[in-house]
Amino acid sequence: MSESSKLMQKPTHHNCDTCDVRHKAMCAAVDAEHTDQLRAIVSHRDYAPGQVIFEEGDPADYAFNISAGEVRLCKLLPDGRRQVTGFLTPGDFLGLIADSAYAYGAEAIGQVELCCIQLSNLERLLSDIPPVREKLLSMSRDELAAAQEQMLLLGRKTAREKIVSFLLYRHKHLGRTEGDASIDLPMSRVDIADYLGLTIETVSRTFTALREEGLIELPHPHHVIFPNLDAVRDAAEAG
Amino acid sequence: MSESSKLMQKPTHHNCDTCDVRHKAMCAAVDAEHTDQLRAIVSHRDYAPGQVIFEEGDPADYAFNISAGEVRLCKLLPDGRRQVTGFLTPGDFLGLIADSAYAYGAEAIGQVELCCIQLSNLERLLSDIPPVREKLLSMSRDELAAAQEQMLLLGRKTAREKIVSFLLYRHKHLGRTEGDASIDLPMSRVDIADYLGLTIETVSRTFTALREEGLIELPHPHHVIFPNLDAVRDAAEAG
DNA sequence: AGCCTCGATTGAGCCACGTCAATAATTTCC
DNA sequence: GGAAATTATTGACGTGGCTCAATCGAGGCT
Repeated sequence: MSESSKLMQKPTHHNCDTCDVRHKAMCAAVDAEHTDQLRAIVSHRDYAPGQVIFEEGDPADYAFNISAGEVRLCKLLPDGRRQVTGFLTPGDFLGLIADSAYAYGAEAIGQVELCCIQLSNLERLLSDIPPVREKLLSMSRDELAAAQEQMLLLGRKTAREKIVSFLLYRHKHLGRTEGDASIDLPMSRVDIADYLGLTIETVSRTFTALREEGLIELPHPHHVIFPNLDAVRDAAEAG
Repeated sequence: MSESSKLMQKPTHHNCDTCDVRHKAMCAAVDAEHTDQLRAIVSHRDYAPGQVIFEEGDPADYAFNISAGEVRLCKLLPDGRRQVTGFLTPGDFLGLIADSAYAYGAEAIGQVELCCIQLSNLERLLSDIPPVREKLLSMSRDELAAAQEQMLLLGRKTAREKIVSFLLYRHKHLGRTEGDASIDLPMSRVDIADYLGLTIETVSRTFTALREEGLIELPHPHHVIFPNLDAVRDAAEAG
């Protein structure tokens, strides 16, 4: 919505050699021999907070890797109801297509840097470098498993369980350092609500309830501290 | 639960040459030249209604193609709550793994015939025959798109919209013949409820409401007729 | 046919979460 | 730093779908 076109910071990931998600991303499967081929076909783009990367149904020409920042994937109903189907973080692959159109919309949450590759070039890369297609297949397997897990959450968990599962997932997969029992939540309450199939009010109330029970601390709406991680884990799947 | 080990009908799909889902399944991408290789590594199994094919977390050694019948995929919470993450029909691929274990459980709904292939053999097939891996990649893309659509349904649709969307999906993808405005629902109300994130009572009440409005006819709990398909489509995404 | 079992339907009441509305906190922008 | 805009929290109340419980109906078995 708000264009917020402030001066962008100097991008630091616009080079395969210095890219610090290289080990996580699809590119990890590109061996030294093919690095030049990769460098030749990727380009880079920056996105401001809230900016639309592509919309559901747009003709798909590019696929992306997240270099920096976080992206939300959205699906909409005609009347405006929204489901956030995932949050992507650096190293994640972006660009699922169905019938040569994007199957969901994608929007930058904060500042985002993407590594872009034309689909025709990606296909060539896939046939040229077997490890790359293996990596991509394994990534889409993981994505599918995560989607199934999210269906379980959406269909069968209570609001409290949804929030706790979400927080634990973030901690497990995005925890900054080992032993740091805290996480950042760069997305808004609306995003969290639309991801968990709740309203912002229920999200907010649940955060407050967890804080009052001592399960979490909320020094800031976008930062959560776990004083006792095991207690949180117990709350995840038990009434 | 009930073993129902009655005499099985003579299987009719235990042969690649006479297999009538050949054109839909992964095998469609196997050219004439490799058909012998395929035949050599597939085996077949029959399952009785309700029989477990594998459970979530089982060590994964085989992948499957559905030759006949319908399969439900299930995920469970520790306290028994269940989410059905999908219904698979003839031609569908079965055997998503995460960390060499099945990511969900699979159970036969009615009589089911599966075409089985060891994962090690499947991998060889994938590297030997490029069209097969392409087909598999495109199938998992479709599966992922369907999962996203299901998240939208689970997170944001009303009970009524869920049922109508479900019925229309079945009609679109499994309609028997062109112009036949009716569908079969081989699964129980419990399965439907666990698929849509509802209870059996709500499923039943919603069917009754749709019948009373004239949107559907229910000559039998497992058969639905649409007197006016367009009216049903209107109901899918509008209050 | 008659009994039994299991699945589906229907009813009555309740509650978790949604809605609507006001306030508080945080960020943005000058 | 301060005003305005945006986002988050809190409160009061309503409701869609869940729970608990009874009834109905379709097969299967003898």
